[in-house]
Parts: sequence; C-alpha cells; structure tokens
Amino acid sequence: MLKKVLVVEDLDSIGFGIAQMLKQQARIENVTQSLYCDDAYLKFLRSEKDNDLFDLLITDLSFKEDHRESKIKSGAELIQLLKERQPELKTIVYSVEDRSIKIKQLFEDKKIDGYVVKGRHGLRNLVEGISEIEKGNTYVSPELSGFMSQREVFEIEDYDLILLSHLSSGLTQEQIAVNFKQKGISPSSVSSIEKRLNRLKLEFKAKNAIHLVASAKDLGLI
Amino acid sequence: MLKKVLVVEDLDSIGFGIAQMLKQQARIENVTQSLYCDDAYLKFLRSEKDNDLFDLLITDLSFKEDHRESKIKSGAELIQLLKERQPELKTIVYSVEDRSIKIKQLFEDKKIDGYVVKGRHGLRNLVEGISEIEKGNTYVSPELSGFMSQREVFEIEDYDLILLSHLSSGLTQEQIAVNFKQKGISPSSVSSIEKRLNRLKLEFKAKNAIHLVASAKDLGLI
DNA sequence: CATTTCCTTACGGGATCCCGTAATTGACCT
DNA sequence: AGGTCAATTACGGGATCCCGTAAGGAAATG
Repeated sequence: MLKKVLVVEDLDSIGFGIAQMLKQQARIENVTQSLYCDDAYLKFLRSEKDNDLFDLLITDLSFKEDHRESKIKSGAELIQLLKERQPELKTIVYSVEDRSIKIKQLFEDKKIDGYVVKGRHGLRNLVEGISEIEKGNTYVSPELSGFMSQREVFEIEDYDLILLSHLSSGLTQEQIAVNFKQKGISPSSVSSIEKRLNRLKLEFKAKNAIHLVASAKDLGLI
Repeated sequence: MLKKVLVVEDLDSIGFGIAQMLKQQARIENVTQSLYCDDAYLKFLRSEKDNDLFDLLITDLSFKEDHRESKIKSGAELIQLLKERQPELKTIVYSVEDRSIKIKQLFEDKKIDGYVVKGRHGLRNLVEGISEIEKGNTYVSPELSGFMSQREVFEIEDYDLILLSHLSSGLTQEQIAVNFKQKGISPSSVSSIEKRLNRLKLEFKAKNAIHLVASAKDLGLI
C-alpha cells in the first residue's frame, strides 16, 4: 500500500491537480509537493532522517529555469539520486514526453515503475498507474502501450536533436563535424552529417535545411 | 462578480487543478471544463440557448491533436469565435507561451483581459488575475509585466515577415523573387531580397539564413 | 537641367549546401 | 582467412547562398 507520496512538478497547476486527485481518488493523504528538484531532494533527505521514507515518487522530466540556481536539472537526475539511496522507491514519471525511445530508456536505465503521458486523460491514467503499481506491476499510458513493444518505427534520436539545434544556432556542417569530433559524438564526418540531414529532410518532407529547422521548431523538437 | 467560468485546457491535470483552485480560493462554484476547443464552443452555444452566459473564459493556447478531428485548433481561434457572439466575455489566457510579442498581439487583436504564464506560481497568479479583472482591470503575470511596456526596438515590416515566412517554408531566394513579382510585391529581385536578408541577419546577429529563421521563430515573429 | 541621393537591380567569385557514387572501416559469421 | 553486410567516410559536380561591387533609374535638391 502506497501511503506517502512525493510529487515533483514545476507547474503548480499540475502539481496541485495531482495532489487533489490523489487525495480524492486514491485515498492518499500524505502528499508532499515540490516545485524544484533540489527542494525535492532535501525533502527526501529529511524523510530519511525522520525514518519516514516515501513510498512513491511522481515526477516531471523537464523543469523551467528561473532565478533560483538549481543543481539537479531534470527529473531523470532526481530519480537517479533518490534510487541510489532508496532503491526500492516506487517511481512514476509524469511528462509530456511521448517518444517511446526516451521512455524505454527510463524503464531500462532508471528502473522506473510507471510512465504516464501528460494528456487529456493524464490524471485518470495516473490513478490507474498507482493502482497497478500497488499490485506490483509496471504501468505505461495506454496511448503508448502499443508502441512500447514494437521496435522503433522512425524515432528521432538525441543525435538528431543535437544536430538540428546546432544547425539552428547557425553552425555550418563543417563546424558541426568539428564539434562532434571534439565531443566524441559519432558519426562525426561532414558526409555522415549530410546523410543524416537527408534522412531528416525526407522524414519531415523538408525542401532544404532552412525548412527542416523551421519544421523542427514548429514541432517543438528544438 | 464572476460567477460562471469556462475552463478550456487539454491537459486534465491542469484543468482539474484550476477548477479545484477556483472553488477553494476564488469561491467560484460554477466551473465548466473542456478538453477540446470544439467542445468548449458547444458548451458556449448551450449557455446562449439556456440564457445563462459565462462570465469568464480561461483558456490555453495550444492543444494536442488526437484521434478526434477538431475544427478549432487553438485558443486564439476559440476566443475570436466566442467574442464575436459575446463581446463582453472576460477572457484570461493561461499558457506556457512567454514571448511578449505574442502576448501583446492577444491583448490588441483579441482584446483579452488577462494573461497568465503557466509556471511555478501560475495558479496563484491566476487567482490574482481573476480578482483584478473583477475590479475591471487587466492583468499580466508579474514575470512579464516589465517586458510588456517597452516598445520593440527594431521595426520589422510586413515585407520582412513575408520574406522570412517564405524562407521558412523552404523556398529559395530565386523562388521568392518569382513569387514577389507575381504578387506585385516590391522590391522583387533576388539581389534586393539578398540585401534585405543581410539587413535582417545584421539586426538579429544571425550567422546565416538558418540561424535567422530559427531566431525569428524563437521571437515568435513567424 | 545638372547633381546628389537613395533604391533597385545586375553580376561575379568564393563558400556552403545538396546529392550521388565510391572507397574504407568494422562487426559478425563460416 | 575470407566473405558479407551495414555504417562511416571521402570525393566531386552542380545548385544555392553569401557578400562585395557596380550599373541603372527615380525622386529630391539646388
């Protein structure tokens, strides 16, 4: 039975909605909210000290930067840190991210127990997920459960995103190649970069690089 | 006094959070939620029919597409439609969009009454905004109020916007020149187009055309 | 009318992109 | 070793962009 829950989410409207829903629908009274990952970490440390550990972590992945300087920048990092200290902590990620590659990585690398996509029925799915996890199962939102099993159709990898964002900040393909070599990102030759851009242009039906970057921006990829 | 409120937001966690907050903090009992703009429009028509109009509309700007086909794609369109039928309807936009140009346009073109940025204190600001609007004032989130007053430095003409948007949709300078000649837009030679692009690149400190278009998109110009 | 000034257009050369082909590498299997 | 396959890299030619210079034309000025 999950009794004590930590909710980490920068948009207060969402955090508040989750907390209210947990109390009303999942009969969970003990809900702690954090707007920052760093703050969540402190609250976690406090729970260790008080010997009153959390049963469940619900966290977003990305957090807006603001005036406060933050050490922990993403939900993934937070999960990493907390699981190092309390490996059996149940974890649900609640995010708009819906690329199955990303989500698979979280299950594999971070050993999360559930993934719920923020969407029209995110809250309902979240409640479902909690009850599955109480039974000892894992959970993914229904809109994804189909994709999770099938191997990648066409997925945009981090490599593509880095490439696109370098392009969008004005680097030439030559400069990107140099940059990749420095950072040890492979493939790094101009030729391979061109080839990858071609694939992306095909995929997005873009007429040229400008069009490609513009489309990527419209889609919110970069 | 605002008594009857329509909340339009595709993420149920946010919509639910708003509704709960309105009931608890703003003592507004009559809150209607919609996950789709089309659905919101129907509920609005119903309110006309029942002669029980809404006092306040709170809406997001962007909505995820899903299996349901939708006629109204954005919050801006929804506002347009509702205000045509009920011009005095108070309106607050609640979105992650934080580019002041975009927001100014909403105040000018759509005559909205308030703009609240989804953020760490979005809900708190929303409650503040409602109370300001009840007093007959307009409202913008504090993180933006500084930027809203300052005038845009560099004037960008319609010509530039058309040029940039053609570029962003993948036309070559050659094709744009042809297009301009057809439409009777002057200057229309490739040479002049290049020159104008140079000015823009200087202005935006862009290294090349890709960078320029990406920046323009970031600023919300196109 | 002559001159100046500004705007538009024209042209050319070098950089970069675009796209196809071919060579090189490396992993895996027999 | 040899062979196959996929991924990476290399190269070349044509298109497009980039940037400077200069010619042409219209309006403004004296």
